[in-house]
Amino acid sequence: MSPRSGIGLDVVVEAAAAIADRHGLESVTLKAVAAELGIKAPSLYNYFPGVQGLQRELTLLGFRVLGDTVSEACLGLSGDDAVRAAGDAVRRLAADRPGVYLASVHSAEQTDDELTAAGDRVVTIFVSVLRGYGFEGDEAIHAMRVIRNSIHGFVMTEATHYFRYPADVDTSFERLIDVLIQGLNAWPDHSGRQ
Amino acid sequence: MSPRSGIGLDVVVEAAAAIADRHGLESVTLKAVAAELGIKAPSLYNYFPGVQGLQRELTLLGFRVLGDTVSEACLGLSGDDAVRAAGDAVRRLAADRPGVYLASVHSAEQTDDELTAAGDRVVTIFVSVLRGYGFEGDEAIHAMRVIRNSIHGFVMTEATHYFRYPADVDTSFERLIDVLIQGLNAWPDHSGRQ
DNA sequence: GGCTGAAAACTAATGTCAATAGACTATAAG
DNA sequence: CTTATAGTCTATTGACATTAGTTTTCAGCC
Repeated sequence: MSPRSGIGLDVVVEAAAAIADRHGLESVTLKAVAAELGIKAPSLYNYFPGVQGLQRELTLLGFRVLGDTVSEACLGLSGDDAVRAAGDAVRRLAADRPGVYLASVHSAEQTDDELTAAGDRVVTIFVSVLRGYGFEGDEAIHAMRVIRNSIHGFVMTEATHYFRYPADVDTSFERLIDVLIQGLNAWPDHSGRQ
Repeated sequence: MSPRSGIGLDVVVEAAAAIADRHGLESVTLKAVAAELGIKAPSLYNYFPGVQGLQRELTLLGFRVLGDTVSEACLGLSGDDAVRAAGDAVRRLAADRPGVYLASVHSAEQTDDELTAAGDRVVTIFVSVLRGYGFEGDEAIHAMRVIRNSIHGFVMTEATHYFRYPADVDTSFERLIDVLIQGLNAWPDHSGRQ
């Protein structure tokens, strides 16, 4: 197909993701990524248009991995079990691959079809996790936003700050999931429950 | 007091915060801040030791403003009313001053006494908001973490991503607060309730 | 009122990174 | 074997952070 068949976009992005996981997103420079691959920085412009393009690829990877992680963790589960599994999966992902997880947030302004589709897939997966609760119409979106962003906020803080208080973080997370499950089972707007 | 009485650290930090609010945290460069003040970049080293020092000052401002905002919003309130007021206050702050709000998160590695104290103050304020629920010991910390980070995750997403779905974001936030209040009133670990 | 010293500004120079332009090279396809 | 091209390189420019060294301004004191 290609003369001098190159490294491959996925290899480049994986190298960037590895740097992000090890040293933080701010350490993902073109120079560092190129060095990781044994080439020089300008060569990377063959794979994406500059550092913004790389960030976009990382965001796509983040969405992909997040979606895969949650959907696999929830296979064969429904209702409270599914929510619990999803929460644990997200938290574990953020611990194992903090760079990849944070990359799915970091970007913001840029919007193209592929990025939108990847984001929508994650939304769809989270909505599906909540299928067992029988939400209808917009309530499904509201519930998804509540669950996803609550978990996200906790996990984000854990990934960046690290909680500094003596109280056990695992227990705090359990409490969060318990509160969310309680909320789903007694959803504030009762029109959404069958 | 000072010969050639300068601009003042607070003025410099406010200028940086204004840029962060208008154009995003990534636009806060020494060059941009200096230009905003009508001086040249190296002059800023008289106020803090480089760009990391400026980020630290912004984080401190973020903690201060967040603490003030929440504590003022909750004056004279307790229980569910206080939680609702705190949530609205955080969300409004993130909408009005996104740069300042995000600055309170952005930093991570650096830890000094002043930074720790400012962070602890915010924690204390959030714990105090929940005083009415009668949590004891670590449960107060768990509850604080659940409430604060749930709200933070939602507000963060709103400040960066902007929710892209038709469902009304105000309603989603109401649902979040409703779920949290429900959870506080039926706290999962019953040992914490009187 | 004129020194003096320090704070606060400046200019100049260096280093890192992103980005562009243009040359070189290896290889797949004919 | 030829050729087109993807993939790499070197060289250069520009933005930013940083350091060094210089100049300016002003409060306090003689």
